[in-house]
Amino acid sequence: MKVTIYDVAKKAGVSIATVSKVINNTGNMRETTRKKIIETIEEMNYRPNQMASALSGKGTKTFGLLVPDISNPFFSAIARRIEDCAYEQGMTVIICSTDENAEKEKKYVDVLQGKQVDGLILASTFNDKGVFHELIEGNIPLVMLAYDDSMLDISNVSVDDFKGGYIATSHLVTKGHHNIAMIAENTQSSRLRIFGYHEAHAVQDIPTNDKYIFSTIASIENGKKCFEEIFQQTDIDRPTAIFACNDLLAIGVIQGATEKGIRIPEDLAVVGFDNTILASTTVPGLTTISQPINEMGKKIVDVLIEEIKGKKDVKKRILFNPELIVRGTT
Amino acid sequence: MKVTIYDVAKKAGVSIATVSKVINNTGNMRETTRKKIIETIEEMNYRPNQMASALSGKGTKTFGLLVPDISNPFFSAIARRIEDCAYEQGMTVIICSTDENAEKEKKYVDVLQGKQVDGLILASTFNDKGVFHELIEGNIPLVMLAYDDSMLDISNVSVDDFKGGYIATSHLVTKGHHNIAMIAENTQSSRLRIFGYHEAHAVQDIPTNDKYIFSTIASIENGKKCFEEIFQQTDIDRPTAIFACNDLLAIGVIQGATEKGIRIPEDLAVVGFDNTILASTTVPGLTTISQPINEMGKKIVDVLIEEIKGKKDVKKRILFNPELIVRGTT
DNA sequence: TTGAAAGCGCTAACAG
DNA sequence: CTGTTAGCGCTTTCAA
Repeated sequence: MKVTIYDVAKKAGVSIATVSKVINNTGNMRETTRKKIIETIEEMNYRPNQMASALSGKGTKTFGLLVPDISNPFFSAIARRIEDCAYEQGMTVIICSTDENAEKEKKYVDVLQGKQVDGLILASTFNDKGVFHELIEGNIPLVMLAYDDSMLDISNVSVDDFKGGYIATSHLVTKGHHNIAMIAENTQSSRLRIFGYHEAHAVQDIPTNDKYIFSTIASIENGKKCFEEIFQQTDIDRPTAIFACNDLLAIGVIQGATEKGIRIPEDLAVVGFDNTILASTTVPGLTTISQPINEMGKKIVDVLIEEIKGKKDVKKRILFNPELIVRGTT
Repeated sequence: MKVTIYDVAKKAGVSIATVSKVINNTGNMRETTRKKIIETIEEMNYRPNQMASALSGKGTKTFGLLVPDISNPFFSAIARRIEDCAYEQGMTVIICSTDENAEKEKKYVDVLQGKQVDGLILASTFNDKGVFHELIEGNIPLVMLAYDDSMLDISNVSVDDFKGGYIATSHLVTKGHHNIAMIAENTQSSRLRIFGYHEAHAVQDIPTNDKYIFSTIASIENGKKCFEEIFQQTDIDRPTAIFACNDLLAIGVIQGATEKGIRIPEDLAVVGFDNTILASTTVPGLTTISQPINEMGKKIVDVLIEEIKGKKDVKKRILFNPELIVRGTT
């Protein structure tokens, strides 16, 4: 049988209250009893049951982290950072991959609430806003990653997507490209990056055409497919550059182009987004926009912990600076 | 305030016992009361507190997954698969990155036990065997990934590392390489892969020299460093091929070699292990050994669930077949 | 078919 | 300084 606080108390010849006090480092007591209890705990290899302590008011010391896909290098990198920061605070992370699928999003949020997580980090899209409102009403501490929607009163940490889209596109424009295709996702970040794309054209008086903007879901496979689609278009001039809204898609483009004998960057320039590990291992290296993953991950858990501590009213919206990393594809 | 089973019971005009029965789909009752209760649950948006149900005997419906590093593509890929399979069983996964660090391993295992996880999946090395014994004594259902130690009476799912090392090395030998360096890790899998490396030499009557075997920790950076070290050795002939025990290290080697103007595969052949997403995005593509990640992930949770259900005695040891994926680096 | 009540292991007043 | 006790929200036997 599992050893409980009663077993420890009995063996140490004290009451459970006293044991509880040493576990939680609260209250005062004779140094000898404290020592005695600590010894007994070690001896019996006692480990407090967190369920019980959670039930009686303490938190669960666990976060929920919803991401589209933990096997996407960007999300696994930031998850790692979040996990580390949480670990330092004695917290643990339940990771949930949603595939941006509304049903899974809802299900996971429900399950996580049932598990009484102390806070939620949402990096999935939630096109169904209903879930947010439920969460807000439920008063669950939460912070969004990469989803800066000013309509929602939720703390948010993200990279400045508008600026990211802008500098990626400007870089291409500066290199002389006027027919730039963009591969986006159906997410808020992508929408902002698209605005940046337009803005970069606008400041140079270059017209844009929505036919150059494509949409898909993040994966190398889809990037490749999308590339093929782009090069089959007959109603637009063939683009000389492609701005993909993440590295996975950019790499799909590179693979598709390579298969067709299109040279990169000579015949086609490519820019990605995220600066994942993949961007540095392709040849040529992928020009991309980097997000300060470590800073962002840290900030996310800091903000979440503030929320948990009850500074409920000061919803924060924090923007990090994206940075252009020039490599071989441009 | 959170709505509890009492609130539901009161509003539905029944006792909590009855509500509990409909939640858990146990016992019988008049169809009308069941319907009434279900309605009330929906109306009040009631979500059972899992802590309470865990406390009173039901499991926590959560697994712990210890990996060296979730941002390593191999582990994030298998974690994704494990998460999906767990999801299908209504379970959730707490992911912990240990960096193969004994202290973190111990700490995480303790925390996870405190959280009363229903089972543990261990993909970290645990050079300190003490933790295992504690776990075994604690009678925690557990299965190891990629750590087939016949000394330990623990269920295990892994790829046949010996065979993997063997076919990787044989491939190189067949290509005419006689001076093959190996970069390993200080893990059980690596040790088995080293045996395979020796065996592949032995069957061809090619002598081996332990000076060709290097050891480090998985990362691109370390792969590069290790490569540089290898090429500074003066007491051995310079190797014409390197077998790295995972893709990260292999890519480090490629990067190091490229920087030094060493051509791949002409001057140096490279083989990796894992067939991660990285192996297909480098140029030239990385020849590597693939592990059937999807099958393995599925098997792991199947076995774990069996353990949980109490088939405690039939510890399983399951080996999957590795496969050589030939790409451009050999 | 339904409900009362005794836990599950711990925390936090409150009392001594 | 230490112990008693009433919950926390749910499950489960046992009666009714």
